[in-house]
Amino acid sequence: MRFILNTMLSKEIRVRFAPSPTGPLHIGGVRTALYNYLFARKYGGKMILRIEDTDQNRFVKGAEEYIFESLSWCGIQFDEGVNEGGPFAPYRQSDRKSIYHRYAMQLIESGNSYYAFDTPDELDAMRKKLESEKALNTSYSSVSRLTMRNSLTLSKQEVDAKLNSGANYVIRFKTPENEDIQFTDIIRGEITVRSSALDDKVLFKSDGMPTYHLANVVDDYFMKISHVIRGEEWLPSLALHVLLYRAFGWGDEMPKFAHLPLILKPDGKGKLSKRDGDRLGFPVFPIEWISPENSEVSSGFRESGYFPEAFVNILAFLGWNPGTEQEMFSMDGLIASFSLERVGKSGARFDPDKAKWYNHQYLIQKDDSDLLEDFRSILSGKGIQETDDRIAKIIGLVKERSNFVKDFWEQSYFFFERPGSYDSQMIKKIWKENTSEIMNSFEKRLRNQDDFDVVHLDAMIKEFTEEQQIVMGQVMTPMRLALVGAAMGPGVTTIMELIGKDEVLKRINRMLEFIKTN
RNA sequence: GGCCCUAUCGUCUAGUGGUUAGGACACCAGGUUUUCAUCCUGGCAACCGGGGUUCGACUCCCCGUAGGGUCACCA
Repeated sequence: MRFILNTMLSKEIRVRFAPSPTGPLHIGGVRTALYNYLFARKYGGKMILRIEDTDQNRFVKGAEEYIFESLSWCGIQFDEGVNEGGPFAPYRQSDRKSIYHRYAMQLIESGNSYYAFDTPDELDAMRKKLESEKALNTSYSSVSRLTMRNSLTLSKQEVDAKLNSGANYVIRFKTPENEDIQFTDIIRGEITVRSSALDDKVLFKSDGMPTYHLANVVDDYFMKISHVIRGEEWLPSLALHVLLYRAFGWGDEMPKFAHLPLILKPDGKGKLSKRDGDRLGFPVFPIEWISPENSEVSSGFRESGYFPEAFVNILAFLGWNPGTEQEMFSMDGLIASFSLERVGKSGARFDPDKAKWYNHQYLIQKDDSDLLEDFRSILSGKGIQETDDRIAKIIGLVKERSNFVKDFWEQSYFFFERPGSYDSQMIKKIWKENTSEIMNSFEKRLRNQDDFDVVHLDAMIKEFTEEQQIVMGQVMTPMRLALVGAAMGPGVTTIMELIGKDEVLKRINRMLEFIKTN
């Protein structure tokens, strides 16, 4: 027991989220960040944000800021990172440029990598040739490298001459020829890959920057990352990464790996993309993104009206579940319950309906006063000014029939303005030949009604229907039509109380006029 | 195509050799609500196929099939 405790304590949990600032962060990326965060918090570890911007060509202005803002909106916080600083700064790979060359060189010296001088055309020709020969491995590999221009085939003099003349070169990993590479993934278990299936990946590019593979391994090692939790798309390169750790002599300190399943599109095949969101009408990004290149807008969950806590809850359940029947989880609840062992192996389709349901749950459990500001700004946009008290009251009446704050208006417009039209289906159904007569006498009766609140109105209407020998519906339904214009909304007397006697009388007469002239 | 991963209701999933295969979303029906929504009750609906292993497989193994990922001087 003591031993177990010690080994657990001996290595601090340190995880990182390492996005590339090439555009908006897809919800799959946000979920990866979330799982890392939950894992770190659960075990009292550190959460690190590292920016992987080793591809200068793909740099997109504003993408970094977008990432910060998105994660911050979700409530995902970092202990170390580009903004937070930390003992292993800098945390932006472009600022760590000088480190990588050194380790690429170390690999050359140890015989684990080599210089290659092939031009893109030559690489292309090689691939075509191998394909035409129906070769098993058509890539730059342990067999094809011997036919190419590199420090394995060229003499030392030739190589030095090229290097000194400033010729373009890359550094490639010298993949072992025939070796079974075995490793463990926390989510998937034991995996074995034959090294002959691998290619000699470029580790260091001719522009002086490392590729992902090199930078990632070097940084994770020096930043003392204990667990690499990332998307499944990285699984195929895990064998290479394992080989790299070993080549550096860091095999014993290699982090543990967990590859998360992908988020799939709601219908059809494949992983979720921006196009699916546009096509099916739901966001695929946490917050709105406007492309600096073509001004194209990608809608965000935030702008669509999702609460961050709902969004986080939705994301957490896409691939993970607590094993109980509880579905509503706050961030703290998630931290307490989360474990990588309960992350599923298969891809999860995003379900927009369930996402709405989640938001609805959060909406109805919020206090009316917490929703007030959001709704007031919608009302202000329509030129409507109201007291806090009245807005809160109306919110209380309509939130159960809404999924988002933005739904409030269409559920409550009749509190602020007269109905713009009357549901013709409903008129046909409920407006009998004596209805206008009933409404006329009800209108007269209403004029003498001084206590205009639900309790008194209910009593009055009951009395009225008894007098007239009619049923409730014969006055309530036409009243609803007059007040709302449709078969929806809170109780009729509740609406009456809130809009007041004068307005109620006006709406009744307007309705009667409409019936007469149509 | 090579390599790797995956496979329970339409969707998200529980399930770790013996269960009437459970829950949630969606859908349908009934009830409550004078309406709509909420809510309550009920219903529909699943172990990809074939072989093994076993007294017994959704569960373990193998082979198919299907889906996904990946094969860049991108991450």
